[in-house]
Amino acid sequence: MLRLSTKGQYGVRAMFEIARGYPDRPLTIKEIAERQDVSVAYLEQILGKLRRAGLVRSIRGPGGGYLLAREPREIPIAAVLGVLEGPVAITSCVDPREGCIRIEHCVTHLLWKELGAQIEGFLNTITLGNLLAGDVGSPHKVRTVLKRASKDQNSQ
Amino acid sequence: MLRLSTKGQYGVRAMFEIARGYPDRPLTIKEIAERQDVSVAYLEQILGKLRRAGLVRSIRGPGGGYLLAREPREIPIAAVLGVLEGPVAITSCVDPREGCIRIEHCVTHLLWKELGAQIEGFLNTITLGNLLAGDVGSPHKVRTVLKRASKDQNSQ
DNA sequence: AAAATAGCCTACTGTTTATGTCAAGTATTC
DNA sequence: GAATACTTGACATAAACAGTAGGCTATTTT
Ligand code: FES
Ligand code: FES
Repeated sequence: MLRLSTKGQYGVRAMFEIARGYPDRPLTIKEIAERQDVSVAYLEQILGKLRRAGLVRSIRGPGGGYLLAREPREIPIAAVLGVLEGPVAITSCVDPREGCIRIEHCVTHLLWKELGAQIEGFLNTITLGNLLAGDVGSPHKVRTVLKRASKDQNSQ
Repeated sequence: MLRLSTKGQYGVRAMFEIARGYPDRPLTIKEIAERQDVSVAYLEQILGKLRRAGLVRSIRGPGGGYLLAREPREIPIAAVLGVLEGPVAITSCVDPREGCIRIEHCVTHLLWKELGAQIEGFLNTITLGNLLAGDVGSPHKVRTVLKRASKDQNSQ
C-alpha cells in the first residue's frame, strides 16, 4: 500500500546524483541515466519538471548538463516529490485539488489528514544533504537539520 | 502522491461502522453500505477479505451480519489496511514480496524503508477504539474534535 | 560556417491497476 | 420452505503508469 510512482523514485535518485557534483560540475542526462539505471528519454521528462519548478538549472551545449539551483541541504525530499507527484493526498477527500461532500460526518477524514501531515513532516526533515551524508532515520540527527530545512518549506 | 485505494478507505469506514455495534449487534452488509455510501457488492469483497483474515466474523441467515472478532481498541488501522492493501511498501525495492538488486549501492533505500516504518508506526498506534472516541492526531486538537465527532456518530 | 554536443518538448502507446458490477451459489433462521 | 444474508468467482470499464519516439532549439568547438 501507499506506493510511490517511479517518477518520484527516479527523481530523487537523479537529484542525489546531481547533488554529488554540486556545485562544480554539471551532470549530463546521459551520465545520470547510466549511474542510476534509468532511460535517458524518461529522465528528460522528470528533469524537465524539476527544472520548471526551479529545483535544478540546466546548461545547454557541450560541457552542459544539470546543476542544483540551491544547496543540497536546502532541498528537502518533500520538495522533489511534491513537484513530481503533487501534494501528499492519502485519499481524494484530503486532496486540496479535490475535496469531499461527506467531510462533515466522516470519522476517517481526520485520520487521513493526520497521516498525511506525518508523512509530509518526515519528508521535509530529510534533505539531499542528509542523503549525501548517508544520515537518514535517527531522530536526533534529524532535529538539527530541521531548522535549516524549515526555510525551504516556504519556497515549495 | 501516496494515495490509498478505495478498498482500504471503505474497509476502514466499514470496520468503524461495525465497531459501533460492538459487541451486541451484528450489522448487515446492507446497513453498512447505506451508512457509508458504498455499494453492497463491493463491500462483500472487502468484508470477505477481512473475515478470512480473522478481523471480523459473520453470522448467516436472518438476524445475521458482521461483528468484530476482537475489541475495537485491539484492532489498529494498520491491521485493516494490511489485509486490504498488503504491507506498506513505498517502492518495490522495500516490498517484502519483491526486492531489488541495486539495494547495496542505493542511497534512497534506507529513506523509503524509514518512511515506511514511520507510516506503519503511526497506523499501529491508532485503533478502531480511537476512531470511536474521535481521538486521532495531535493531543491539543483532539479535545475539540472529540465533541463534534461524538455528535456525528449519533446523528448518522 | 558547419559539425558536434546537449538540453527541450510533446504526442503516442502498451500494460497494469483500480474500481466496481453481475450472477449464481450456500448457510441459517423462523 | 420461504426469506434472509453471507460467499464466490468471473467479467467490464476506466484511469494511471511507465516508458518510447521523433523532432526541435541552444551552445560550443573546429
Ligand atoms: S469520505 Fe470524504 S472525508 Fe471521509
Ligand atoms: S533502486 Fe532498489 S533499493 Fe534503490
